[in-house]
Amino acid sequence: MSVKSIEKTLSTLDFFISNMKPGGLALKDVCASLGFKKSAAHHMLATVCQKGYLYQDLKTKKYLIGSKIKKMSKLAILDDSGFSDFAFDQIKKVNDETGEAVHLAGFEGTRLITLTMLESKHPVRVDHGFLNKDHAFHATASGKAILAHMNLANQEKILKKNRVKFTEFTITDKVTLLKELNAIKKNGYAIDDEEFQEGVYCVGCPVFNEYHEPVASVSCSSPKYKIVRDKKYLDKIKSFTQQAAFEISKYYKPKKPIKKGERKYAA
Amino acid sequence: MSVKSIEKTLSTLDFFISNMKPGGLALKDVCASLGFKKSAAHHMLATVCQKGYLYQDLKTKKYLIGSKIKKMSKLAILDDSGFSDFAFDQIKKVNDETGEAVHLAGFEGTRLITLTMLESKHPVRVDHGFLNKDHAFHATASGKAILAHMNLANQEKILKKNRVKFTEFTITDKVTLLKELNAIKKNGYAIDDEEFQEGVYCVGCPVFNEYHEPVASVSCSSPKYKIVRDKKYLDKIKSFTQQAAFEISKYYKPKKPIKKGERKYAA
DNA sequence: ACACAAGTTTATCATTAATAAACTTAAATT
DNA sequence: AATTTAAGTTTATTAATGATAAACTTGTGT
Repeated sequence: MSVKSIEKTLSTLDFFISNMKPGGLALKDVCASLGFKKSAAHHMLATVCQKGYLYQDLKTKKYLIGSKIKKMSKLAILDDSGFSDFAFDQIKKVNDETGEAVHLAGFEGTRLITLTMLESKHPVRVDHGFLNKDHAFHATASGKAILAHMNLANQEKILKKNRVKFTEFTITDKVTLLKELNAIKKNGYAIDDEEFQEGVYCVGCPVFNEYHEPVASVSCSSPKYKIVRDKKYLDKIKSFTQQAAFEISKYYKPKKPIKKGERKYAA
Repeated sequence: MSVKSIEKTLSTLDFFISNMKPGGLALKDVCASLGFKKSAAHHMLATVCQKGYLYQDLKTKKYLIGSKIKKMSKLAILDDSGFSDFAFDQIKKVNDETGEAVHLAGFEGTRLITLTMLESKHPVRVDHGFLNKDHAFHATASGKAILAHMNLANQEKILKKNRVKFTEFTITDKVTLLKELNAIKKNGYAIDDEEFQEGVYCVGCPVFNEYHEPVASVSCSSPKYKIVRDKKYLDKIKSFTQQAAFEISKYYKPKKPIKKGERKYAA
């Protein structure tokens, strides 16, 4: 069960974050965009302002991003972006070599999230800005690559959540999915054959941490017709993606500190 | 009127931002600290997770800061920290010369906020980490310094909000406050004589933008006994604070772009 | 000076969020 | 391994709360 007033509030914050305009946003803009009644929206915004997440300009009455949100942005806790930074060069390489869109995905709980992405360089391209993969663990190469290598308990938890049908090819049947995941684990890579977006074909490879747990994945998306036309193209994408995921996994290689008495140089 | 479920939710986010621990926070921690019933808190957190502001670790069940909040930190919209950066050197100077705690305050709507602060260097010091001045426009030197120079409409809007009594010296009567503000406007500086915290005496001076509107203030806090003991000490604090506020105001001096046909150098 | 638009406040009502209690799950103790 | 305890989750119920509409205020543009 979810709490509707909270949903609305957080959707509103989302809206402010991605639609902010120089002078701020007016009550009517919020209502118009999110379909709220103005009195309700007013009550809500008043509360959000009271907590300092937004504030209202005294003169224009428009709403602006408040100090609470600004402060959040300065907190170091939030950042484990070291990983994304480390991974960037590898992602870049796949993008350079294939010219196709490349994604680095991670996850938080049952949610698949995009950490970094590079867009396609081809004129005919898979174009999907910042893909929101929130509920697409089961329907993407990146999601399946991670999922396949998870322990069964976690797999279960994720698959229990709604398996939305995005296209006619999306696998929603649990048994079929589990078989697919087994195959992926064996192969070392996952395929998304128009399961998330029509006409889009992806290859995804898992990134492991030091304990060999899957923590992320690299995926490369291409228009499907290219894959069909030229069998070797898939092999190329596959090998670059695989290589990148392998390299990125090294981020978690234990960086041995030199212990007392330990030999600093090879004997 | 405020919406209670929203208040609770945002208080919870506040709590996560300032009390985050390495492995995340457990449901019971949140309930214990904020006084929530566990079923209610669970529903709330589920919703917040669903929106990606937090997430729950699959194994430990603990809640962690989610990607939505992390993404905020990467958005340029949030930052007009240029001002604080510019002001820092001046604040520093006051801190160096007096050794006392110095604050740079701004405001958002009817809310007074701390932008930057430097702590006292003295052994006996006014120590108040990151002061939350949210409702203290009327009771602080920084607040009154700004308030005094605002137009009457805005003054009115701020004074309409609750004028909390922090100490026995807090001025809560509106008429008295307005007189005080007039005096401040004349003098060019504001005094807080134990009106916010007992034993603490502050001097605050307004920072103006290019249109001579008050946008911030510099304040310097000292234990009151020092002020009482040595009259000259107050003068010293006053002059450094005033000077800093004056210098910081230069941030808003119009940086004239050189227009076509305009003389580049003085004739 | 007027009309219109945007924002605010209020009182009422239906919905919703809080509750308590039952139920899972997992870890700690014997 | 069995039992106990603690933490988290789910459910059905009810009282409280958030949504509503309508009246009101404020301010802007004509």
